[in-house]
Amino acid sequence: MPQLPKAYDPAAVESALYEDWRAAGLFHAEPDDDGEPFSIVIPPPNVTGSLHVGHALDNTIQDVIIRRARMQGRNAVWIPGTDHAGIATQNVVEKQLAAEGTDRHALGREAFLERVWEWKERSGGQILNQLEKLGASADWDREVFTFDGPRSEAVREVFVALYEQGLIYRGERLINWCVRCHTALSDIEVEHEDETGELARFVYPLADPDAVPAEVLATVDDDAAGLTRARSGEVGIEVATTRAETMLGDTAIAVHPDDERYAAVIGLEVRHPFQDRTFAVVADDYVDPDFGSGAVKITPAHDPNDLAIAERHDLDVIDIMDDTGVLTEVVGERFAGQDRLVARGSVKAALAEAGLLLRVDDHEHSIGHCSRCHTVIEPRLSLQWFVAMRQLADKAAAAVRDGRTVFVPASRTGPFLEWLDNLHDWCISRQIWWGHRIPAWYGPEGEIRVSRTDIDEEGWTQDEDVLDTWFSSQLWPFSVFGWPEQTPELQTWFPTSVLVTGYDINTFWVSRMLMISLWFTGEVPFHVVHNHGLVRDEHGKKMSKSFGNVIDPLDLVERFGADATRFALLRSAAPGSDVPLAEEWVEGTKRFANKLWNVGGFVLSRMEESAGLPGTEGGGLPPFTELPLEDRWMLSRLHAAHTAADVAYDAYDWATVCRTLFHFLWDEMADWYIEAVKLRLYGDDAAAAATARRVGRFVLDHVLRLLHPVMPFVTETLWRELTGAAGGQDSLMVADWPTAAAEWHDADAEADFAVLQDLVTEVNRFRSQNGIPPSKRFPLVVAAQDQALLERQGPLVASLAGLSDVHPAGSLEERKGCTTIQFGAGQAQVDLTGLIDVEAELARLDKELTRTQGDLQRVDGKLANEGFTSRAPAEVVAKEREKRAQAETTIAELEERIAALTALAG
RNA sequence: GGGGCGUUAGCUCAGUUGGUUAGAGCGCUUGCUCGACACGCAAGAGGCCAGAGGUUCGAAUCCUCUACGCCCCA
Repeated sequence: MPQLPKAYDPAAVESALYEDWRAAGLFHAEPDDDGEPFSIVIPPPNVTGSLHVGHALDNTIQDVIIRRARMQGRNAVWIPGTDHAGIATQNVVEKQLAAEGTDRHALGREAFLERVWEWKERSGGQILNQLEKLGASADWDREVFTFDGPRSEAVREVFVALYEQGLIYRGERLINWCVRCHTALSDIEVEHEDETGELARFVYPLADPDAVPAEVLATVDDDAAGLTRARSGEVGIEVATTRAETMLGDTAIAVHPDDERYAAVIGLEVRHPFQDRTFAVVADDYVDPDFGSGAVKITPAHDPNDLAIAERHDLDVIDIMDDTGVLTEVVGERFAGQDRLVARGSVKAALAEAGLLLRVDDHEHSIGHCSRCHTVIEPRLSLQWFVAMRQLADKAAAAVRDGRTVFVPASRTGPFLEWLDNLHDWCISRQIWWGHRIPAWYGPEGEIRVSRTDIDEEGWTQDEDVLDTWFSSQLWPFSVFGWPEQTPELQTWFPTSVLVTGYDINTFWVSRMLMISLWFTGEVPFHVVHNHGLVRDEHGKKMSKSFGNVIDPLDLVERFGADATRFALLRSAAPGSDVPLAEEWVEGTKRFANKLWNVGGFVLSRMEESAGLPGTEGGGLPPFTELPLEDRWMLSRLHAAHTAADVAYDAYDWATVCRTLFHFLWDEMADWYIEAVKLRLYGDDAAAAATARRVGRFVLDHVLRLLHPVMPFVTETLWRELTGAAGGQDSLMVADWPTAAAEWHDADAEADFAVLQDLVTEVNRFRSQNGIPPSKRFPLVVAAQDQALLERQGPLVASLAGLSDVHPAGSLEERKGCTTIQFGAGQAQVDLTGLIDVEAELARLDKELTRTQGDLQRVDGKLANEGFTSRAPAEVVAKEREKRAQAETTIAELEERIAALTALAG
């Protein structure tokens, strides 16, 4: 008789089990393995990353999916790998250099890159090792890196091909510039946040007031008029800005063409107060006449809308800052050399000094920040490489619209398409060194050559910039399989089956994979995008270091075990919503693992395999119809749980998978079945006991399989004990996904067992309300609607309810000193003598009477409603009538009993 | 400003196509060393289903508006 330790100790089994799986090659797949191909590629975490709870959720889900697919006999592979994370990784190494008192420029490009590679080999990618602690069954033999050789080949191929097709171009465009990272960023690497800034209003004086018609000048003090007199005494046009320093690059004022206030000043020149130049007032419909003064200063080099206006009106474009955000000499001696944020203050001061500043108000507006370092982004005109997105996006949108790729939950589809339909060209060049260098060379005459092979010719130099990391990770679903080589892996596992990510990177990454994959392979990269929510704290707050509510998944694994951690994450992961998590909830799921452990322990120690049971070939079950009620009930419930779990698994509805299996194991199998089966196990009918053991072991085996994807360690440990599996290849991890036989569904068994459950529950309540200890046994006389059922199952009820005896009776006759317990399908009579205090029992009956009277009233209300009886479906009305009759009987009985008991007490 | 999602027990969430007395986990109260489990067992308290209106015999569920919260985009 195997004896498990009383409590499940995850630490004692997890690492050994994981090593056993790995050593047996169970994580590894080959293209020519048996089974229909099934593949997942990991969303590659940054090499700089360490495992946070979001990764834990994302990878647990992938592991659940891949483990189940494996058990279902698919040729399943899960490709792990990391992302070289250009800016983030370069930041890490640059910080180290700074600490050493040097920088990358002192080191030079080549030495710097060596240094980064060294760092990557030594401390990069630890996150993948951390995934092992969670039980991730990725194919570690196939680990790839976005910056390794084959992946770099793929990047170059794609860049050159897109260039040749005219979809990659170099041009001067307004881009988002991070002055700390010294690089351009794409639109989606900018995070907008609402902040309170300042709106400064000032006046651009007219260059030549004499050119203005006198009647216009005369209206200057009228608030409704377009002109404003500054404190300096000068007359001009009022403008407003949140970035005062940009006025140093202003090259126009724009007003709406229909704005009568300004009609007379269109075409006039204003004077720049700090620079020796003038510029014009132009008319453009873009201007909102109701915002501010209705006149807008135009800084084409530093604002996208202004640039558009500049292009329409052929305005000058003046870039006022350098790569670090410091103003250059073009702004004039007074402000040159100041950081743009410093200059904001000094420009305002200078305007005030010049008597041109009108006022400064607080202003709520949205400000872009670098998603890597949170520095305020500067829009800036700059020469960069771009991908023209329209054609690519249209293909992707078509694939989503016609369902070649579906989103789960489907509610993510709309926003995704909306984004695809409105996206701008993608800036892909980055002014850093760690990344795929742009394969473009510039010749002595300024010619450009984009080439698959390096150009090593006199006078030709390669572009200094590298590509956005997303440019390489967009190739991930096929580059991991060796594309552009037509490898067996690519042919077998591409397109991949499902991509699992948070919805927050649908735009960054999912969209680009879809676009580029369709463009180059003609296939969608994945058939399903499963979007889970973001992990938050127990109050739905984002986890952040500064807020101090971060939960470390490795700490959870250490304290509660990998299974409990996985289960806690998954049970909160309802489709379409974020995932709240608290440490104490993980403690709760650890209790579930322990419950499973003890259910297993019971089966193993009390339900040992019995040889030679008739009718059970191959370890199967005795014929279903010959099984006793509790076995049929258990199998029927197993069938229901299995079906519900399968549906939920297929729907990526992890919360329902968890809820269903939790409920089955704990509330049905442990609380009822195991208790019910004890009667046979400890009784003297050897054949009945043998059947119980066989069924019990069968049910445990089945539920361990269903739970394995979610809780791999505890299920595998128990399964090996149960089946005697040796481990290695002989493992639950690769056992067959179970099937539930349709014949197990048995509504009669469920209805009959429900009667017994109800009776047992009512006896328990009676006990509890009267303070009768569980150890106190007493006999019960039962009159049930189905008397035969009670005759058959009397001993089972006695066993479950801790009764000394159960006597079925046709009807109950009133006996002195007795009381009646009402249950759904009948009544039971208890002799109170020496058992309880009559007062307490009277109180109990009174409570029940009140409750039943309430029921009756509610039903009467319904039935009295003409509309209800005439319009509601007949069966609904009949049900209410029946309920009414039932309640009336019950009330009469209760009143009778109360009277009898009162007489007894009196 | 445009769009989307949400509001159910103290907390976090379920609640299928409208149909008994709205459920679970955690927390709380009470009792319990009954041959798996005190990481447990049994019982219990706790809800005007955000608010208002509408549709319907009947609404947590369908419709409209309001309030509050969150997210994405500009």
